Amino acid sequence: MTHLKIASWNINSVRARSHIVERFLLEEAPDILCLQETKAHNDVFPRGFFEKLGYVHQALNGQKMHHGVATLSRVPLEEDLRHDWQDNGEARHVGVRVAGQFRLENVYVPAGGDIPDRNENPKFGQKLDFIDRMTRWGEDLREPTLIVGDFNIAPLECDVWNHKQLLKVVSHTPIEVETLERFRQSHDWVDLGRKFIPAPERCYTWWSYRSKDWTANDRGRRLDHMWASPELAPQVTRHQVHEPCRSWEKPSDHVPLVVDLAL
DNA sequence: ATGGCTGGTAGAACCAGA
Repeated sequence: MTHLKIASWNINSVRARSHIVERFLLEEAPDILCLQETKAHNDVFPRGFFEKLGYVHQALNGQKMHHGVATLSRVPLEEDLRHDWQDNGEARHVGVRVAGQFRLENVYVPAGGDIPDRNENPKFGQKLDFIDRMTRWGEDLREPTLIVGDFNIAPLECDVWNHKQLLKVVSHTPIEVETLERFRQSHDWVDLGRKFIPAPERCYTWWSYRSKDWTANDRGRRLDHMWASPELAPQVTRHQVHEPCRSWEKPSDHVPLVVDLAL
């Protein structure tokens, strides 16, 4: 029996966050770290920084300025793939196979802009189309898979600090929730967050930078997720949201998620 | 009080995040 610990974190610039990434890797020691919003082209990605910490296997999909994902691992990775589910060249996905046993898909779903209307705001349409393409991919998926990342959607009423107030706010609109639910059904994905922290228990992974004290009103949303194929889900033995990271020095606005997998 | 902040890049009275 092998155990693997896998973490996912929207880091909001990998280069601006090395102090807290190092602290997290030393304290939590995941075998694999999936980062989103690295904001670094592959040419300037801090490969050596992660190699020194033991994460010598690296699958990168970065671009200049925005977006970007990276999967850093102590165990060998095979067959890295990069899907462009938005069909516009943005770097938002990298997928690998781990230990010859399962696929690990690292995804950064587009935020979708401010206005929840695809006619007034093309970015909102691109977000929905991204998830539709991901859904078609999921329908054909035959391997045990863990898909992790920033989905930029808080699906349940208890995934936001105020359901009624956020119904018209991008990330919690009914059309986004329905679109994400169709994706979930395409492969019978198991939402590990809610398997381990059942609704309606409070569970957030993101708090805005604009509040002086993120803990004061606790206006969070659960935007980051780890979903498992139905055959893989029973092998997940633990799931954690590392909320204290939101108070670390110069934090990301998202906190890391961690699962333990018994293989 | 859902933008009050933050990072990247340029050298902005910028863009994007969500």
